[in-house]
Amino acid sequence: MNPSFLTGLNERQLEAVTLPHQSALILAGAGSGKTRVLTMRIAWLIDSGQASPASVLAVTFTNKAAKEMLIRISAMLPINTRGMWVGTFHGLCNRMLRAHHREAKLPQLFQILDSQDQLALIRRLLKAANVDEEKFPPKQAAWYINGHKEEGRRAHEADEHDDFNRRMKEIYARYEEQCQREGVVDFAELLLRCYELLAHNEALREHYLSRFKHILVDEFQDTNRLQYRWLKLLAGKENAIFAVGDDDQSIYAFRGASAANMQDLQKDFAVEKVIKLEQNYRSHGYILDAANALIARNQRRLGKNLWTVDTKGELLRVYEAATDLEEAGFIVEEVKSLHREGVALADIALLYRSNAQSRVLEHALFSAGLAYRVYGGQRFFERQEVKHALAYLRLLASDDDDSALLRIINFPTRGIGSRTLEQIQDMAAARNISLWSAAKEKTGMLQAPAAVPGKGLAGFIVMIEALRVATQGLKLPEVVAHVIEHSGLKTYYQTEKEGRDRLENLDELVNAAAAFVGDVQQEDTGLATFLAHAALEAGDNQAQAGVDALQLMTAHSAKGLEFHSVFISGLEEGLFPHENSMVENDGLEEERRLMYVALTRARRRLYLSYAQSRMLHGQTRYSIASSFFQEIPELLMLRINRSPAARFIAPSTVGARMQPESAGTQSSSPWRIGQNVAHPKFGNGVIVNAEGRGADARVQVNFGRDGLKWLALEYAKLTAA
DNA sequence: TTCCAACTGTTTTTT
DNA sequence: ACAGTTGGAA
Repeated sequence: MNPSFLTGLNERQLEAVTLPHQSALILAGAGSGKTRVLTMRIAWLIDSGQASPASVLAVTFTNKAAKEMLIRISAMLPINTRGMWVGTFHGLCNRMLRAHHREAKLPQLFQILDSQDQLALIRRLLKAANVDEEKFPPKQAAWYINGHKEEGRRAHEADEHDDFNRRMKEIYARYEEQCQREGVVDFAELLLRCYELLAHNEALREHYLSRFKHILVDEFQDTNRLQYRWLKLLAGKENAIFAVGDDDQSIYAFRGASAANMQDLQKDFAVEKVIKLEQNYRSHGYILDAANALIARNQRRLGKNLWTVDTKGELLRVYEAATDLEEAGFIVEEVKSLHREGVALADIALLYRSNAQSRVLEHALFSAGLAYRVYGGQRFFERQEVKHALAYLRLLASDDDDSALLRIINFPTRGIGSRTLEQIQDMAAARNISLWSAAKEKTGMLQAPAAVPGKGLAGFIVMIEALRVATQGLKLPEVVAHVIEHSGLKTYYQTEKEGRDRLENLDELVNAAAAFVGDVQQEDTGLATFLAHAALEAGDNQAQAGVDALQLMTAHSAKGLEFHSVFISGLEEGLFPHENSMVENDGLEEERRLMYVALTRARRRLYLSYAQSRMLHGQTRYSIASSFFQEIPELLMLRINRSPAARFIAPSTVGARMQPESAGTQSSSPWRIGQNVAHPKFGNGVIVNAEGRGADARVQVNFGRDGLKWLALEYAKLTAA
């Protein structure tokens, strides 16, 4: 009696979807229908009467994935998805903490700090405590704090085996204290606080244990240790975890993701059978062959091989360019020809390892008049003008929010200088009160000097209180509009010459509030909920959707997407795989997984390109081809290089221009910058720098995986390669 | 308060 | 190369 929506599943998929009530691990390869299986599992559980919508909890990493899941479920089942808990880890934890804020020892309207806010708060604490920011950089403190929280460790549980750690621990403790005083939580805190809430409150745990019989997790390989512990707590002994993931696509170890959770899940939940989804519905055969061969080099794998019933398709096209400029030129020409053949621009992706690489590509595309869209960069709710407006709203929602107050107390400027600020900060610190209270007290003591009305500390306080009164009883979008208008933000950006875009964004914020209120999924449309929404869902960062434009993004952001044609550019040793990854544990394996993700984005055509020289950080760098080229069978690749003559001339010209001072070295010896060389011990490399002459002449060679080496020409047994 | 010069740190990113 | 930040002078 399989419902009609199950037709069209392959055997493995069907097995996964209709598994009996038990914990399971679905190893779902790229393009194997992972999201389909996950959503159908939910639909099947409900449709077959095994589960009520309220007993389902589904977790994803991004809001986009959560929305997608809800849409697909609604399409299959005529049910109200409101009772279902589908969301991101952070979103679900937020929901739980709001519902039980008292038990979690949080104010009802607790605010959420994004990473910017968190860093600002840490900076503030370091300054107040007179900590040397050189020795204890705020970024490192943030990393330390978040790392500890993700390990489930509070400040009092932190190590103090050396001076550095003792100091960090102290900062962590102060930070915890300050957050609690202000009633704010950072992203990691959402998870940890929720975890502790469930761990320490048995009645509550029992409540949720008896409710969520079915826990489903998307992208399980991306979970961190704390998220796994949270899941474990929610599952208890009776409930089933249905985890879908792909260890080969684990590319977020650097932010705490632990693919080891896949092994732990099998152990902790006695998972008997791991179901592998290996049939790929996306790519042609050669593309999969290349991806399979590459990823097979990794040692730590659960093991998986993608296959397709589709044709072998086209070989991978490999292009070696002399310079990054030339590489970009090649890509532009190929894109044009693909477009002429009828491939939509939006169905073509240009992938690269790091964001800095997009510039030269953008330049070439712009000159060629090709429409393109760059992913990444600043998101809507992270823009300064939007954050300013949100800070006003935050202060209206809660007096205690020092972070919000500091952001806007003198913006737009109203004559509150650093001295005044220091005074109220000292007063607040000494008496452990909020800056708002301190400010009020100070102006009270000074009898509100008859200065320019609306200026100074008193002016600020009067204004905030006026805003509070005026927005009483208004609807959310009206509140937002009123605050933008009467805080002085609007006037400020109207007079700024670069303020037009910012004004538009402020208008957009009012629209966002209206959309939020109009969203049927949203039960509570109060100010605090909107602020949480803004923090948890930073918003899209790209405008003009729907236009047919080429897609530019990093390999990381391409995960989960697919395109007719994909260009992977900058495939140079040191860039991709990135040199920094070599010092990390299993760094190369993670780079290889990233390359695997990039390869498997392509449905039909795949281009791999690299440049012998490239501008990076303001200097020309010379590199050899990525070692990944040696890991893909040569038979799968079609080399489409331009004429050898051009290849010979280009690098030496560039080298001579960039390094005029070493011209002597160059003319008197057979070596030149950009030259490919071979060394008996280090293998192939490229000369990237030179100094000295005669017997003192030394050259710096980039050996790729072995790094940069200075070699004395007199002794080193270098040969031209 | 505002402006400009000097200085810094540049892998990947979601919440 | 370049963007973002900081410090000092006006």
